[in-house]
Amino acid sequence: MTINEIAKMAGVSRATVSRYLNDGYVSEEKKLQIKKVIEETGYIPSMQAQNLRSKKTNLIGVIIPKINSESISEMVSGISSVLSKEGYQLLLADTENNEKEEVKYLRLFSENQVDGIILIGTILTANHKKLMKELQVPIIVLGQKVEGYSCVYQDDYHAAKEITEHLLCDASKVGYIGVTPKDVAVGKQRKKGFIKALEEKGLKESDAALYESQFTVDSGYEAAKQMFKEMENIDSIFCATDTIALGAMMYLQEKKIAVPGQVQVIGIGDSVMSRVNRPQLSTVHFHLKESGMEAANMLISMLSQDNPVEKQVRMGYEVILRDSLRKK
Amino acid sequence: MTINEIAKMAGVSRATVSRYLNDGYVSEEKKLQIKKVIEETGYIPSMQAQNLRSKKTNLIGVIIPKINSESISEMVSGISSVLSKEGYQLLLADTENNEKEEVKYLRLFSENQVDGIILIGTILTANHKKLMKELQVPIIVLGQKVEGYSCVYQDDYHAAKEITEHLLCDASKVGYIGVTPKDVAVGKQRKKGFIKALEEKGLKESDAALYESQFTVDSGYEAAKQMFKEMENIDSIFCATDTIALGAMMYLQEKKIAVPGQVQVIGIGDSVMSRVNRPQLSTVHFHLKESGMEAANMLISMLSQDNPVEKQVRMGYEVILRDSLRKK
DNA sequence: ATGAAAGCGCTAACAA
DNA sequence: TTGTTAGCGCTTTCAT
Repeated sequence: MTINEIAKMAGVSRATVSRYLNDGYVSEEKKLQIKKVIEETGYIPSMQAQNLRSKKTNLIGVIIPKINSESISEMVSGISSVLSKEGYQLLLADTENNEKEEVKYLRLFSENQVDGIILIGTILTANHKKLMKELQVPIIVLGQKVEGYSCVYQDDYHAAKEITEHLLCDASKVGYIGVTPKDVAVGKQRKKGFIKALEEKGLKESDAALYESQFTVDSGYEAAKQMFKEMENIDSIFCATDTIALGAMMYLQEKKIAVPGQVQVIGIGDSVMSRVNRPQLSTVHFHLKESGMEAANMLISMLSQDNPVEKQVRMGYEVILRDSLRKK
Repeated sequence: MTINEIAKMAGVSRATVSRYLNDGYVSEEKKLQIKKVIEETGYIPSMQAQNLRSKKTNLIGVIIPKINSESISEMVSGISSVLSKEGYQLLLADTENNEKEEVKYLRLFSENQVDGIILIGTILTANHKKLMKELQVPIIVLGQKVEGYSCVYQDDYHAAKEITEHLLCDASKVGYIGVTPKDVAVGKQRKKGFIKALEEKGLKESDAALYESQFTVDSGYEAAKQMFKEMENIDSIFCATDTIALGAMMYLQEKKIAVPGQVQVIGIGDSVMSRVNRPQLSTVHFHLKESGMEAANMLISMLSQDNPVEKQVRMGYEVILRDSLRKK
């Protein structure tokens, strides 16, 4: 079935059928004829031909570091819901934490096929930023604040600061398990918030025992082990993510160190696990699905503008105090 | 940049450039010229034009019920890794557990654009199957065994049976929390395996307290609550998924019912949570990422065959005995 | 309001 | 081995 056959069957030119499909600038009479034929034949226009002709694909490229992560899949879920409602489709690229793949897909997507890109960023190198400047396609960064680009991000700094304040209500020696500062949002900003809370209590960065971990339970476990091997009197631990916190708590449990009695722990992310675990983990809830929706909506609105203005959206958060804290 | 400009710059016809890009049936000399021009200009062929001309898109449609689920994102991760290695791209459709959306995407994908489809199924209605028969596009079902279609699925029956046998080593009154039998894999097969194990111990289905739940922690919690309200002496609970099991354990914890001392619990899925939780949950590990990879590989190999034979792949599993069981 | 015609960028059959 | 030619199915002027 092609537009030509439909045109012939309906007794009109293919231009008229095309108009019927698009602007709709067609007389009622012919509209009816065309409608009938299309319904009878079950005709569906070829996207390939439409794409070639109109230079639009209705495809949005979404680049993510890892799909099997609770927070990322939450964001993707939000993106997906908006996209499908607006008639766009989602082209997914999972880079498996490989920065080079990110650049590759950025290029691949933009050179061709997609109308816009959402990049869920972790580590954005100079390389990334340079490339992003060159792209002709609208792009939105999700999860990181990047100057010069439209983005939707979490208030990592204040979230970390605020939950740390609760931790410091009853702390004498504090441990910190974070991630690489190359990840500006999770590594740098959350640490900054943590330190700031420390300082407002009259403490210094050097008063805390600082450790770095990966984004896994096991790595959190190892970091805690290391911490307790090297330090004494730790009675409070800040973890940059729930996953790390759960790993740390596994270690504490194993060593029969009571939580929160002897050591209190906090995380960030409000994962399902943080609520299921006993004691329940105090954490910060981010609106990840909503962030994804926001990013998708922003992108779609950019698509219909000639000179879209750069926008930076910082999402709110909620501190969630649960049993892993001595004073709630 | 179009193939015409490249041809002109390299002093050859555009057909030669096309050959260079595809079969490579070009003299060394011209190859060099073309290569040079392409590198200088950074030319990338238009996928849209290629798609229209060749009726191939290198796109694989993946239809899933829900992206923010540990098991599903694990499978998608496997699919994605194979696809990107083989030069295909992944068009993702999240139906948000809406069966109508599933049919819509099945149609949308196949009518146009994609070279093949992977459907991660939960509930496959007659409607689905009828439509799938009509599609001209190769399709693989992942996670469910469906007669008449190529599929990759888990051995839900034996997995459930085997772990139940461990549960029955020291059980007097058994509870069962499953999901809707419309989900053949998780609802029906796992229940069948559970019942079979019961029968081999000389028990009947009616000897167990049967409950149904959704796929959430909260729903598992509620089912357990209901169970303990209505029944007495329950000392062992089979849960069709880890998530449900964790929910049930939350209830037990709340009621200060010792696990596994008073009540032992098992799940299926080997989620991260099952290992982090205390006591650690006994469960079954499925090779989900590998299943996704298998499905993607199957599909890709089908794409290059004229008359692909139907294949059904049943994946292996491992029973994982942990602390939630009295006898390991 | 409608149709004719041009052409998006590419591939493939055919001829040379 | 290479070039010529004819479209793939659609949208979009430009006339009418």
